[in-house]
Amino acid sequence: MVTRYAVITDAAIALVAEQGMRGLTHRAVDARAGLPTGTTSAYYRTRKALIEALVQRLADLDAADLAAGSLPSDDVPAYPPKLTAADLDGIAAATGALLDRWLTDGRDRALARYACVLEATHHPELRDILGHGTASRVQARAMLAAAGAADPDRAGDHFVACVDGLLFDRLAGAGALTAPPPGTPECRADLTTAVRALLHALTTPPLRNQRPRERRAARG
Amino acid sequence: MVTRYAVITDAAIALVAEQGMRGLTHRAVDARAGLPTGTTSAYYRTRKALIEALVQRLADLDAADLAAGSLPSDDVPAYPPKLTAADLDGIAAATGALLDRWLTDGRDRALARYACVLEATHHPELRDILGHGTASRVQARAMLAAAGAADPDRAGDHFVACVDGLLFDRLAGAGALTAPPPGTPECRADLTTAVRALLHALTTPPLRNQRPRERRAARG
DNA sequence: ACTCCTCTTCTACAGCTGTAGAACAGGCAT
DNA sequence: ATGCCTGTTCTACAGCTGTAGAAGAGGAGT
Repeated sequence: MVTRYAVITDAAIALVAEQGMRGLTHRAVDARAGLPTGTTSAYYRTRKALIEALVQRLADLDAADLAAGSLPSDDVPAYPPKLTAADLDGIAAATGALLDRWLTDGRDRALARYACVLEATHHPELRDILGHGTASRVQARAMLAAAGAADPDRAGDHFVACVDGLLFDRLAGAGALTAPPPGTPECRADLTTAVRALLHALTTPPLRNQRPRERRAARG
Repeated sequence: MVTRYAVITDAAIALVAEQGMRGLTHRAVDARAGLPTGTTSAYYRTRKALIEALVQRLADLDAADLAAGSLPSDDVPAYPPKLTAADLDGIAAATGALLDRWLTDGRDRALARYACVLEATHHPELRDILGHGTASRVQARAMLAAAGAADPDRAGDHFVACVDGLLFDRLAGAGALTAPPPGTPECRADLTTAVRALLHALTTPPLRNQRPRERRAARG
């Protein structure tokens, strides 16, 4: 049995994805979920409570996916101590496929998430609930450390920011028009290309402009 | 003299940055701009018209900045036919500094823009007005072509998506907490590092996994 | 049976929002 | 001055939103 909380918050996510935060009202959620008017208002008296529940639901869904390995923030496996270039290519392909799923099956959740992140700008308490990609961030840092990045923490943050940017661009930006349509092999290939470039860049510092000493260190 | 249209739309941008799209109401704009109640409603009868004016104003401001070279989408100069690695580093530094300005002086505009891009998901007509980063996209493609990228069009799109992602992460995401604070040299340096990695990645295809023939071609 | 408790549904209401139109003011041309 | 026109300010009002509380329904325990 699906709890009523889940029904309500899932409807809220769909609503936000379709109409933005402005469409999120108690009555609209009732209608969208097919529940009698007043239900959402009874469960979440204030609008703030409703939004927090929505954000919590997003976090819970991510956690569930992470556990199930189906549509997590990053379902790359635990890393061997040293990642080879071939490993990185594999990770890039997995990430590309993952992004493509966020663009198709996970589209509503992805859109709702971006709306909530933006909302968190003026409502800091949301940020705590969102935990904002903590899991994927930690994982990215670990991966880049295993791949021998010079500054894995910073590089990990750059990586997730750029990957988020790729996703956002396809979801809402101009990429939605110019890039190959989501759900196609071309889309996955294009995303994989981008992620692979990112990974190689973040693990291999540009040699040409390093002074000899640094260059030797980077190679070692 | 500043036209009333500008006063209204600028107030609207500030409002959206502070409170999100939900805060954008005719009366709130009046109050924010210090105009008598009803003014905004007289200038833009419907809310849709108001939003479109807001988006148009964003586009106009960008165009003005582009012309003045002060805070444009990308104020990198016209490129010489062949870009060297040192040129790329210069572009990275300029882009890092530019992003830092978007985080400080241009913060409201950047936040309002992201809100509008998200809004454009359900209101396609906004996308046309936004032109959504067309200028910077074109410029990125030209730059990557000059730098000898294999597929400059796709690489250009990846580049702007990632740079937008870096910006969004600092503005609204977790980067706002973990990264060095905007306006500092550290922030600029960190962003420059990320952009430099991006540029080198997108212009230099990863050699290790290419077959010898491609490798030779890429080098030439 | 009755009571109590939780969950659910319905209704009320004050305040806000979108939109329209009336009233007003100043300047220009006749 | 008179009339007209553009730009401004004020007011009206229907509909929606957030929030609260009353009314109802069913089940568990006595």
